[in-house]
Amino acid sequence: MVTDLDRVALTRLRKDGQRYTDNRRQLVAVLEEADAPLTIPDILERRSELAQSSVYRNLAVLERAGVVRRIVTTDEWARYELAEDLTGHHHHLICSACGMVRDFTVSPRLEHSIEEALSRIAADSRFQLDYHRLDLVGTCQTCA
Amino acid sequence: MVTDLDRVALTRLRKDGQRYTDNRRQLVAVLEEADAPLTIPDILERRSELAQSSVYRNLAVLERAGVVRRIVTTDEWARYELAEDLTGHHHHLICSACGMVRDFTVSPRLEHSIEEALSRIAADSRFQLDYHRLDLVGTCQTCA
DNA sequence: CTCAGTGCAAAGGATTTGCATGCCG
DNA sequence: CGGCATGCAAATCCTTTGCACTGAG
Repeated sequence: MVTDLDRVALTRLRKDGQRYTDNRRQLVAVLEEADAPLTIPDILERRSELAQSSVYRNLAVLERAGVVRRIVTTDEWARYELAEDLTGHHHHLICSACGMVRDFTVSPRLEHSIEEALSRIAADSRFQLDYHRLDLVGTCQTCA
Repeated sequence: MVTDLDRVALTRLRKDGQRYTDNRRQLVAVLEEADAPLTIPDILERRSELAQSSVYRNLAVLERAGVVRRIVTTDEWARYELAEDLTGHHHHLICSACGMVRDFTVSPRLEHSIEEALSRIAADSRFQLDYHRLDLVGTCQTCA
């Protein structure tokens, strides 16, 4: 598993003319361990040996290489997760009170309908579709 | 039209113990004129008589009163639009290159399926659902 | 008079960048 | 050796806040 992920990460970074350094490996590892997108403070907490500036810089590199994805929710922190093709397509449950994010999926049937509709809309608007995001925003049980 | 909107805004602000001042009226007006969510720089450009700090403060007041909605896309600026119950439920086409946002809607049929699925998911997760967002992220014609 | 609203300027806080050093290739 | 990666600290930039002033009720 980890080995596979590492190999993919290495390949994608190489193709982008980038190295797969220890710091970057740590970032991939910490994101894999997590079961939800992480903020930079989250990451620094879990890997205190990493320097903040390197985390920012390396996440940007990993994002450009298509290894991680940066997501914005409703609060002031960006969050990072592994790219969808490494983890599977999913959506986010976002608590607007505490910022908590949890993953969820919808039925393949509904997902297919959505994809189809969005493809049509993108085409009509001459828009090059990268991905869609379907998020559910509300209040989690703890904050309610 | 404008009168109706003003009346609704006034009512909602009153209920929140707030006044509907000239500055706030300007904000509602500028958001109504626009056909897409605006950033604060956008607003200041269109209404140069407004002070930046007042814009931030009043948008926060209008948001709390349920007159406007703050949205985050993928870039560093928050954007504001009129609350959905004033304009109708819609979604956003987001250009990740230039930040451009355009509104779109999907068929009521699909919208209904989505709502239903999300309600079930929220209930299962004991999550209090406020709203969902279905955005399409990609590259616009100009940036492609 | 009182107190919310306003505008200016300064402060906050997440993110970015400059620069000297370390290290992979 | 050469150049990218790193880490510290300083700078950036959107956003928030302090404060004195104004105006509505």
